[in-house]
Amino acid sequence: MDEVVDRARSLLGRVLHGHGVAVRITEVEAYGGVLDPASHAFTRTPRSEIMYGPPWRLYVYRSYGIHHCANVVTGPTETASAVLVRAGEVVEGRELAHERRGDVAGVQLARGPGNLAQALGLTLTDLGTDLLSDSGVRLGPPPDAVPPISSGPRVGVSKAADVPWRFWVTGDPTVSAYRRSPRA
DNA sequence: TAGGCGATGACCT
DNA sequence: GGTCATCGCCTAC
Repeated sequence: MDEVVDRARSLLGRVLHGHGVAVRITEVEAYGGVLDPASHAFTRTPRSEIMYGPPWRLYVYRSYGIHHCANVVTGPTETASAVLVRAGEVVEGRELAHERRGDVAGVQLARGPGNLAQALGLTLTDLGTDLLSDSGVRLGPPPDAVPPISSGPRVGVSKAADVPWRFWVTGDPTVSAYRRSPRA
């Protein structure tokens, strides 16, 4: 299970490219797959099947009928562990991101999982994309310097919200202080 | 096959 | 701080 956490932390500072917009990841949440009751993959269903596959694939799901959220499957195969990308800083394609997100402050372009997916133009059609190949959505190499990292409880989940599996770049303005789920 | 329910965000008070 | 939009997926008939 520690491996899940390590992979999540290692995503911070990396750049996620999506359809003309690139985002430096500043906030993530780890999900432990078959061992984690809060994970979509806790029960194996057609929707979560993608997470049981090889790592570095994209898992996108729709929430509340409106928002898309982007996850990176961190593998290994059959463990179904994944990392939810919660926030980032737009470092490329700023204009396009504004077009998609509307007239909002720069730091808010990709703040929150739904907003981040929208800024990158991610939809269900991107489900299963290989993030290491040179496709429309891909993940950049690890940063030269590892940023300072803080951790805390996960947001919005109704189960196992007390495990400190949310990680963010300390002091980064694109990370907001999210309130805990009222249902937790 | 029908009903219930979010790994959210925006807007209202 | 509280409410609500809105739809695909999961679970239970």
